[in-house]
Amino acid sequence: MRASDLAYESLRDDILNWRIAPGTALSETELALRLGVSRTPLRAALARLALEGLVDTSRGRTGVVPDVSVESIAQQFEVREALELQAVRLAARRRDPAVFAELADSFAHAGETLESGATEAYYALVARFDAALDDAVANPAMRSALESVRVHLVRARRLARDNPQRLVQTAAEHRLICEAVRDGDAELAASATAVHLRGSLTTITATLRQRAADETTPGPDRPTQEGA
Amino acid sequence: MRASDLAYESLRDDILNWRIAPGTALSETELALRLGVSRTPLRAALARLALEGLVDTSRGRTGVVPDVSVESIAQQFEVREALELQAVRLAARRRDPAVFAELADSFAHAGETLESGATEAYYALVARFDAALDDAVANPAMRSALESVRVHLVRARRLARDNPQRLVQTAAEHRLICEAVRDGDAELAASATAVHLRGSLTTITATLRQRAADETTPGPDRPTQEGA
DNA sequence: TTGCCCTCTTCTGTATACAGAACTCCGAGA
DNA sequence: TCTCGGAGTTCTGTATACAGAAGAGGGCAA
Repeated sequence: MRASDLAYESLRDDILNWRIAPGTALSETELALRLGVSRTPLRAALARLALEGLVDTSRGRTGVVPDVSVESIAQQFEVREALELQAVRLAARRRDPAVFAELADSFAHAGETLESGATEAYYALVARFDAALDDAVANPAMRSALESVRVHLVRARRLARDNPQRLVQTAAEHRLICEAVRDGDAELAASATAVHLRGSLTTITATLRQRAADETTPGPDRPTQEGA
Repeated sequence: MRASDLAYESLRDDILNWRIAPGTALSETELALRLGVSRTPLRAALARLALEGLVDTSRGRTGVVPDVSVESIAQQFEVREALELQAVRLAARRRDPAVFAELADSFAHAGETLESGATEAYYALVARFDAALDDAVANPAMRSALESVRVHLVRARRLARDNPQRLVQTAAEHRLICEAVRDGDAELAASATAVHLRGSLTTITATLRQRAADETTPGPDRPTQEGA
């Protein structure tokens, strides 16, 4: 493992899991010291993160972790909608029916999984679905475009994570998508995906607004930065 | 201007304009020497290009300029179609009608411009259209996604450049798109864009196949690399 | 007391030196 | 003649030193 990769993955993980708060200045010297690498590989890591949009270098000299606003999420979803709809259409044409039949079946039984509290297992299933979709599309450019937009939404999803009702609903939506892809029905798959994405956006937006309200209500002078 | 930016722009320009042939190994030491910068900023430039997909670092240690194949172009177009269709739909909803009315008018007169041989002026008009679209969409995420996919097609377009008939046709297609956006007709704009993209892909594909035939026919042992 | 300017500190951008790894080329053996 | 192995070379990955610039803080003047 290269030092630059280590720094990249470590920082990326910290940002995605909110261990580094939005607005935090990312000093090269400090981070290099903390991660135990020199500034050279750390610079490479920061550059990668900046190109992925996980670090904002536009204003000022030093990079900062961008905020997750309702607006930015909505914008990401406009891109995501375009790509995911195209992806499922293509997948419906090129898929191996057996793969998506199996996935549809798994999502059909996901309700039980979720009721037993195994949310991690469910997220693994969703990851398996994403991977199957990527495989079916068989387009590296589409894969990397989807990858870059999905990364951004991981941070938002971390916030909305504790919402079991929504998860049960997404299982049903995913099942519908899988069945449509299995049957080669591109337009139905696209419609089901559009429904799914709209629902996800609504949930995330509501969670964000709720969180913003929670943060401002208790006390107007409470520190919002560096919140653990 | 930073040395890393200089190296980046210089290399990017070289790759997009085919001054560096596909398959060419990009040695850090050699490039640093040629561009008159040290390896540190050059590494940063190579990293940026790699993340944009203009340099392939996946196989082997040293980066190479990826080939422009019919397959890769078709894959890029699948992504581009998804993004551009979404973009024009959003633009049709959010646009300033006057801007696209003016552009429609410009495209209506582009035929004369092209007949006088001013292809550069026409490309500038297309760039103006792209910029107006980006402005109307008003979505930074969409803008950067479009940017990254457009970059890849610049190399392909360089090959198809000398095709005046196709250019006249694209002017008409662009005019149609502008008029639909001007009128706020999202679906018509999307359809017109789909038509336009399909035509462009067909032309580029035909050019690529023609070029491949030209290269193999004259002599089987002719050097295909390092062609000036 | 407030605003401006100067100085100092700190950070980034760049160059270079060094270590480890991979590729290449040459030679020996089958 | 082909294949395998080893030495040499070259390249990348990393660390560190240095210069320039941006920002912060304090002091002085209005």
